[in-house]
Amino acid sequence: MPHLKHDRIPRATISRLAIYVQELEGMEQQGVKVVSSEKLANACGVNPSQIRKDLAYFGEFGVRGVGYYVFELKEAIKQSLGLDKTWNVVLVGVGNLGRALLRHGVLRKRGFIIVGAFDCDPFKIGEEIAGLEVICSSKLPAKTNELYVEIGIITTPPERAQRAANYLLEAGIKGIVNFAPARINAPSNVSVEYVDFIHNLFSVAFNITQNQAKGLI
Amino acid sequence: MPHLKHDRIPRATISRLAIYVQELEGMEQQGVKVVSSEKLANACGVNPSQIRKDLAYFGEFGVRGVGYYVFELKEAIKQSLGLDKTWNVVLVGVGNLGRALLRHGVLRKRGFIIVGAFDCDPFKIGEEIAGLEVICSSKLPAKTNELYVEIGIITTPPERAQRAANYLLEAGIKGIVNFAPARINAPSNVSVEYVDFIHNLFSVAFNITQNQAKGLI
DNA sequence: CAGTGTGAATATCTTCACAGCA
DNA sequence: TGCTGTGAAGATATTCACACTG
Repeated sequence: MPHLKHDRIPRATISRLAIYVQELEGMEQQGVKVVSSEKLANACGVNPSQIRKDLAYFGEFGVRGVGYYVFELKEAIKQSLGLDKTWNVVLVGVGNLGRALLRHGVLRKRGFIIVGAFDCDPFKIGEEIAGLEVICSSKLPAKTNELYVEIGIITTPPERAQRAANYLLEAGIKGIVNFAPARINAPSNVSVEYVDFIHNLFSVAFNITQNQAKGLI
Repeated sequence: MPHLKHDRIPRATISRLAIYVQELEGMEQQGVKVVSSEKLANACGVNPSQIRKDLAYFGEFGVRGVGYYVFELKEAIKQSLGLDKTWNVVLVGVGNLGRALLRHGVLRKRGFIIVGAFDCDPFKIGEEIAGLEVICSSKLPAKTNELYVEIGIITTPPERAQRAANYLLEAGIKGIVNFAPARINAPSNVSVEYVDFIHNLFSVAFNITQNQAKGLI
């Protein structure tokens, strides 16, 4: 566990760190060894001081007059984010989106290993997807205790999201990523993140409408 | 086009409006006719004045002493967001995620109709998914001119995201939702939104690590 | 001297508190 | 009376500007 210089880290910083890691990995692949906050900022579409400030929450990683060593910085950020380990994940709701996530190699590549897939539909139970057998949701708490699972992903329809969450909470899960378009209730020591890309389509639609109104197009 | 009382609307407001619409639709289905900012705030997990302030950017929709009429408010927000019409969308990159989006009914239900699917992989070209034939990406600009398309979705691997974006820009698209984990360059009059749920998993991982360090778990 | 690390200044967002209207 | 709409206050987040160091 890295010691934090400040104890409250802005939410926004966390999501930017994820972008920095992404770009740093790209640079690493291209053989870039050192990067300045300005270059990294350009790649990430943010302000250079933003990057320096974000990094300052976790320590001093740079070398004055030089910049940051790409590999070292990437590793340091990953450690700060808790990505220097792999996380076991279970998924509830094997619809189109759930299937895509199960098959999507990216999760595993990023250190999130899906070790269980659950659904309440009898037609789906027993089906095998990406090497995992779909199990009845009601068995989730029992099954999850066998594995060491800390994170749950919800990809059910909205009306079943809370029930899925309850199973996950019963299983003692510590964090939830909810793809269902519905708020869920969870105790405050369980971290809940919402993913809903419809919001992004809404934003784009709004921006287009605005641009048109301004006569930019 | 609704006239805006203030000309600059915070980004954060836009993404909350999407949540309000979601909850209002839920309430409508349950037969709720009127809602106060406090009740809606509880459902959305935000502060009541936040809601009143957000709505004030677009006009006065409430009735003092009563609240908001659910249907009217929902319609007013949708109009403000430019969702009082349907949007034609094309998708580039028919991998796991692209397929899930093509099959996912939610997009259509929300007014975003995918009218074209493109990929550069010869093995995928010609395949039919959800009633759409996969077409070679290089034909995108020509094909798109036939249809009336304003929004493009990118679901390619990161290294092909910029090329996909270039095709979309060439086709005169006005907004892009990019699911590939890579920044893309586009002129400033084209609205670009990034979707990357790995970020949300990172956040959850970080929060769990933090909570454990604090001894909350 | 180039580029970090950081306090101070600015900008943005959220919440409070209450006047004013149905 | 109850709840909206909103200016003012407070909290956060971003950017600037520069001292400082390898």
